Amino acid sequence: MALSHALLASLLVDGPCSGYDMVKRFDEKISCYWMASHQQVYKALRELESQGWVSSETITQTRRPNKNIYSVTREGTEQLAHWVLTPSEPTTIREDLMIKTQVGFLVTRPAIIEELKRRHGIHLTNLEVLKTIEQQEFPDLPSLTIEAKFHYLTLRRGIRFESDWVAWCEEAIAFIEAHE
Amino acid sequence: MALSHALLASLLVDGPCSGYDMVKRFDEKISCYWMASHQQVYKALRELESQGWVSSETITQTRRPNKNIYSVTREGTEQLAHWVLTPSEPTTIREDLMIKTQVGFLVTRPAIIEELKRRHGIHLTNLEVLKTIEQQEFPDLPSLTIEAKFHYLTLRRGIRFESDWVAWCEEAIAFIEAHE
DNA sequence: AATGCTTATGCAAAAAAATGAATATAAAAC
DNA sequence: GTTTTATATTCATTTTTTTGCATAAGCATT
Repeated sequence: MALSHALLASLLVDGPCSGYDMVKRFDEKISCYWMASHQQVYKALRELESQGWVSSETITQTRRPNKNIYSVTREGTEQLAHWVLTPSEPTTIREDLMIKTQVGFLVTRPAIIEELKRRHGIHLTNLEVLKTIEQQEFPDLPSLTIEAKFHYLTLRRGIRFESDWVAWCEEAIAFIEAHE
Repeated sequence: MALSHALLASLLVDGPCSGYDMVKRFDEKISCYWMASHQQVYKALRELESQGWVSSETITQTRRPNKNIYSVTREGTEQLAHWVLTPSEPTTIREDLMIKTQVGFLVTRPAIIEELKRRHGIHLTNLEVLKTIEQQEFPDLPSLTIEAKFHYLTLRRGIRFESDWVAWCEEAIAFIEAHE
């Protein structure tokens, strides 16, 4: 179950937090390579605690609902390190847009081009956000700690991923428009 | 449910086939952007038939078990075309290796580099297969039918995807090796 | 002759993910 | 002054995916 490992990793790298905060970290999805709903996150954190991989402390608040702050335990860190050492296969690809592209000839060309342009816009926006982070948070690479360097690499993956989508969308739109 | 649409698309583009053949198409995963087990495929095909989106013909065989050949119906084609027109969001990213990269500092550098090299090899192999297909099946782009052009675009997506992984792995390995 | 691979399909259970609904308070916006 | 947004968590249901098991016969290998 990689969700629990994603939670452990976040608690370790970004520090202890509540379920609510964790959901926000996931939603911001900046350099986050796992998606999860708040129901999943809360459930997984409770399970991790019952396993002893995280511990929680209840913060009593008067103005806000009480919250549970979760931290990784020593055992949780060990388990995470152990999991890092196990090989992982590439994620199975499940991409709606590719199925739609395969049968794009079923609809009008303007319709498919509109959808490609929409996707182009989404990825372009994502890319700009990531590039801004790269410039602001990683101006001097050699001076980074090893932790920050690994974080940088995941950001680079995101930048490449979004750039690649942007480039493909442009290629696809031009190719379809050039037909006939 | 995009699996059913992936099945419809395959039956339409690559022609009618049995569940067994469909599983093979999925396993070969060349220009296939959806993963599914045989249990899923057989079940989804039965459901599609009860919906009337595909029809099946039982082929009685003496030397082999009987098989059901599925074909897309007119209604199935219409439904598929309709689905193509609905916008789709980018697939949620769930990538083990990125979580592992985030906490790569927990293990030795040789260990993480070994894993990155392993992944590099996987994507390089995939890339070579796809590039071979590109050269063999798409030597003269302008002469392609519109159906083949859309197929080509999905192949291009695959080539970009694998190239991008290869490039990131190389960047990551060099970056980690250069540390300190 | 025994072993494993390919063809061909199915059931059942468990795990994971998505969806819908609910509670409760306070601050901010309209 | 009412609506919306933000904080903070939980339960329940459905869908989707994964994993394990089962059948059955021919073909090729050892």
